Amino acid sequence: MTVTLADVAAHARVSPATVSRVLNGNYPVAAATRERVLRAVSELDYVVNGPASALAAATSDLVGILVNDIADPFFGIMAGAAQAHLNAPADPSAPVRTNGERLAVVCNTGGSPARELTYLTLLQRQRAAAVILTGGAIEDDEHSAAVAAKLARLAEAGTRIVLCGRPALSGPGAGPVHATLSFDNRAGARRLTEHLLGLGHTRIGYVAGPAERTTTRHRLEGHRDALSAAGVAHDPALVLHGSYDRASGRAAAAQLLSAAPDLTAIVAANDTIALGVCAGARERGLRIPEDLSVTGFDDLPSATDAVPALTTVRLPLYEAGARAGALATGAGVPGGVEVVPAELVVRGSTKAPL
Amino acid sequence: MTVTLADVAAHARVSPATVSRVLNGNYPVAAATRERVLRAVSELDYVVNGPASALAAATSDLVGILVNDIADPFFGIMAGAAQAHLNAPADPSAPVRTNGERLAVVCNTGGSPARELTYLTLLQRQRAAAVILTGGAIEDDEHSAAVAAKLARLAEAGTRIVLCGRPALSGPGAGPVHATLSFDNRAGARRLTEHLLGLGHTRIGYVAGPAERTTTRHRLEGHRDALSAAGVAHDPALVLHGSYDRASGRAAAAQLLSAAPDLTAIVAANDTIALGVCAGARERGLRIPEDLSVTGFDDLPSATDAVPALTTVRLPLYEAGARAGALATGAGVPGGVEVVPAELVVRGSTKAPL
DNA sequence: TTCCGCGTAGAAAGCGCTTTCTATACGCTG
DNA sequence: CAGCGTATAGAAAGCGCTTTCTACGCGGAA
Repeated sequence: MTVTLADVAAHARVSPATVSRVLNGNYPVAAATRERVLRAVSELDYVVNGPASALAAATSDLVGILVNDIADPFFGIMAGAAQAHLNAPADPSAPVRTNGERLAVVCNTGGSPARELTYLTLLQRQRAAAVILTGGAIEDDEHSAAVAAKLARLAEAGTRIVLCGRPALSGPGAGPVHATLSFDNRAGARRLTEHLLGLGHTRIGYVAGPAERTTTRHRLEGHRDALSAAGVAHDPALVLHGSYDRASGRAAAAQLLSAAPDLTAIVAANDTIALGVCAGARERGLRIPEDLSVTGFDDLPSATDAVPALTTVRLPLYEAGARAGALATGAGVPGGVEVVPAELVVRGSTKAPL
Repeated sequence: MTVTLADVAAHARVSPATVSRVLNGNYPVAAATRERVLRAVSELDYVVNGPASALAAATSDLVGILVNDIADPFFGIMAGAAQAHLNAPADPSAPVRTNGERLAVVCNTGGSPARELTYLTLLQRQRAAAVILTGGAIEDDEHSAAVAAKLARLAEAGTRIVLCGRPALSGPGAGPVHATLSFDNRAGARRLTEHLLGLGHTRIGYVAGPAERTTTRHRLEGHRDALSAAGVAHDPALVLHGSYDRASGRAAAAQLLSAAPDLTAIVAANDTIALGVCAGARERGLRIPEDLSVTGFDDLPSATDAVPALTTVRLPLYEAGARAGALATGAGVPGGVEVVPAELVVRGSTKAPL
């Protein structure tokens, strides 16, 4: 039925061991022999049996990328970049690169703690080579402990763990993590609000993400830090929590603007929410930025092209994803934590209040 | 080191065969024995070794979802839906559902033919249970033949093939395909242009996607069909090809509007391009829809929330993805082709020309 | 010439699981 | 009570690959 390594060996008149060695290139094989084997491989159109290989070698070429929402470009960009950089760069000198190729798999948790654990188990079952966890973590002691335990078991079995856009684990949980790319959400958020304060805004609304996410908390803290540093009283009534989507921003804008019509600016927890806020504000007849300044976060492609273009905080998502891919294949020092900078980008959606 | 099935068997004082049977539930096991085994499983925190299981059973629980661009919500929505519907519905009666859970993996081809084939090989290597190919296919005889050959080999090895948003394969290549969900791009595009013609537009620009994609071609054909049915001459100079992104739409709008300032409407090949077209038109001082009508395609979330909301064609992406997930697990009749309807949605971005 | 070392290839023992085939112990029927 | 079907559990043979250990042949050192 399907061609096996033994078939190739028979065809090339060598032993299975030799075929394996040619394919994996980790043992000297005479040039003539290698040539013969490679010819047999292509003549028979042989494809390695992944499970068998994984079983015998006790490792696999699977890399899992966990994302909170696959329909959100924030994750799509990171996942795509990671995936692109996981496949080892093409090496023209090797005619058959069976090794080095990794199967990057994107797993969509939908933000559900249970599914996050389920996927980790599935990856553990597959003896994944690496796991990349992207985006904010859920702040729940029980869940955090469960994840830390899972990661420990994964690491024990040789799976490399990389966090991307998620704060470094501290304490005993940090052990199994190979590398962390943490986004400087706090500093970015602070700069954004400082920009608004500098423009003269003092009545500033805030549309936050889901309450239990680290990303949400850090961005909000940065905002508050800026306010208190400037001596502006923080009004909890001006902060609304919702999900990281457009509809949430639109609804929050409506609510915020009717409760506090004197707002001159609204800070959104990310670009998608910000675009929703813009839509909501326009429905109330407000012009942006003349009547209301709006800011986003992340600098997704849609932020650049919106009208007016969003003042936001640029997070180098592609670069971070690419780096995460590299780290997952072994780059970097074990236990390293790299802070990804968050850069203020001022565009048309902010202006001094009238 | 790691707990194996034999360890569980020893702990439960039964044979490995019995443990396997309890876990897979495909053979009668006495209630008391099952109980003992399950306790041992949880006490030892046992996790099946996927590769070993896949090797012995000659099947795996991996399902590959190939997408052209993971950062595009068009694909993200379908992939997320498919993934959500691939995991068998939770069955409370079974305490340990080791089976039924599938590892849905999203593979990002980036639109590259080579990567499409690479991923198919990787999935073949893993002996994937199913492969879902989403989005338009690339129209190139050589590549089509290569893909068809790969699919044939995959099907031979028991992998189920599902096409989602891609035209049904015809001729000998259709054999291995289990099911096809084809989007009615042509009819949708025709209705859209008919809507514009009905409003009185006759000078209509068209911003198409990449030339070599089936989706691009079908949508453009629908547009032309509507024009010729209405007796409106088709001007090839009004059609521009680009990629399926915002920047492309913006650039195309600029080019189209300076070359043909008398245009009263621009049809974009999808919503993302349409938003770019809107941005480009505004930069030239045009109001939408008063000075220029713009239409999209797909009805992504951003189309609803844009200002003005886009007139577009709704494609039930979530439902299609969900259905593809179900088909990948065996639903539907082999060889079936289901046409996914494309429904015209009229919103604020279109209006009769002044 | 003899012996050792090196380069290369084969033999064979698993990796951890599934599954067929076989064995045992019942509880029936006649 | 003999004989048999049924329900349940174990033994053991692989699944296709990797890898250690072993073997062979040849060139150079002694």
